[in-house]
Amino acid sequence: MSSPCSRHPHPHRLIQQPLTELTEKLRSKSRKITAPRQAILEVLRRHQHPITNKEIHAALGTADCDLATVYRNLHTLEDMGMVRRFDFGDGVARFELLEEGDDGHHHHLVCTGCSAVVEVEGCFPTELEQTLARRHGFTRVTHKLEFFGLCPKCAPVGPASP
Amino acid sequence: MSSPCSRHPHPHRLIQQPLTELTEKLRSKSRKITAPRQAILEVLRRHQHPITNKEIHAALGTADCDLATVYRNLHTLEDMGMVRRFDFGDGVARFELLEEGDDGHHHHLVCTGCSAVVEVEGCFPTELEQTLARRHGFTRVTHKLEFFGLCPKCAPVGPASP
DNA sequence: CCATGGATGCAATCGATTTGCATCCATAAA
DNA sequence: TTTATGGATGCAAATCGATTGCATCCATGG
Repeated sequence: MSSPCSRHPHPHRLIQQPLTELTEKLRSKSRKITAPRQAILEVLRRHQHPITNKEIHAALGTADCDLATVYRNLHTLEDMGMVRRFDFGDGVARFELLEEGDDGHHHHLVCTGCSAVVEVEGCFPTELEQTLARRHGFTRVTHKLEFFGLCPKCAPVGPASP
Repeated sequence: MSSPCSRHPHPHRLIQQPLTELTEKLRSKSRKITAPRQAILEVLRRHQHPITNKEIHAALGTADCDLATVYRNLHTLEDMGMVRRFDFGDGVARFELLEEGDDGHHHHLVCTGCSAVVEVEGCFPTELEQTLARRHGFTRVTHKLEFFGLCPKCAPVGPASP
């Protein structure tokens, strides 16, 4: 759950956006500013890595609401472009709050041992994507990319590893 | 389900491996050569793109067996390194039979409209992967990468699209 | 203050996948 | 060929993440 690395600068991911700005965005699209919704946004603001619906629900504390409400709100926020959904391949959706104007496109390096997550700066060649699109006549091509490995803490003991 | 493109050569994916060779591999690891297992391998041999458990089950025809058996066998085959699991992000696992010695690492371009699949030749820079590993102290780093877009058939009508 | 449509709680449902268990059978050994 | 035996299968129940129907609630505009 926590970053295994504190020696290197990582990309943004600390949401500076004040809650009021977020709720304002909701208001502008005629979405109601409800207690559960604010609480969920607060939880998202506090987390710099993708978190699951269940984790969000657990982190609500006092402002507890139904788990279904969490699911519904994350769909709403996703539709509004306020959060981005990530898939770490374990069958559970994870979300990150987005900064204003950020489409959230980036990737992660996930530890298969302890689930530690590192945000990966930059993306890989968009050219390849466009080449692909052209070659196969596809349009609106995007991609999903996540890295997996063993973090220092979970590294196998003994001799050097591959 | 079918490739939208027949103008360009696509990477392998036509399993030449005879069934006997496959069953031999099973035998060598003291796995039993059962009817369901052979039938499942036959289905996999016939498909050049990743297919789901359900699709495999449906394609069994005469050699029908329980869906749970299909699930169990795909786990077994995956553990033995005979098939590779792919995740297109729709919550359904897909599998491809692997050639002898092939680790199956490659990617796909999937149509979000009709689910047509194109196998993507080559992989993207392994350097980036190693840089990442080094930078964050991770070991055994791999990645999952899939492309998504709209195939020619599903392309939106009208003016040029982005 | 009122009306109203979006939001929520709760329970039921869904789809993919897994699992417990009794039975079956492929395979190696006698 | 017969036997014993551990893996494999069928069937049903159970998990798990996620969705949804519905009655009620309440944030918001008028």
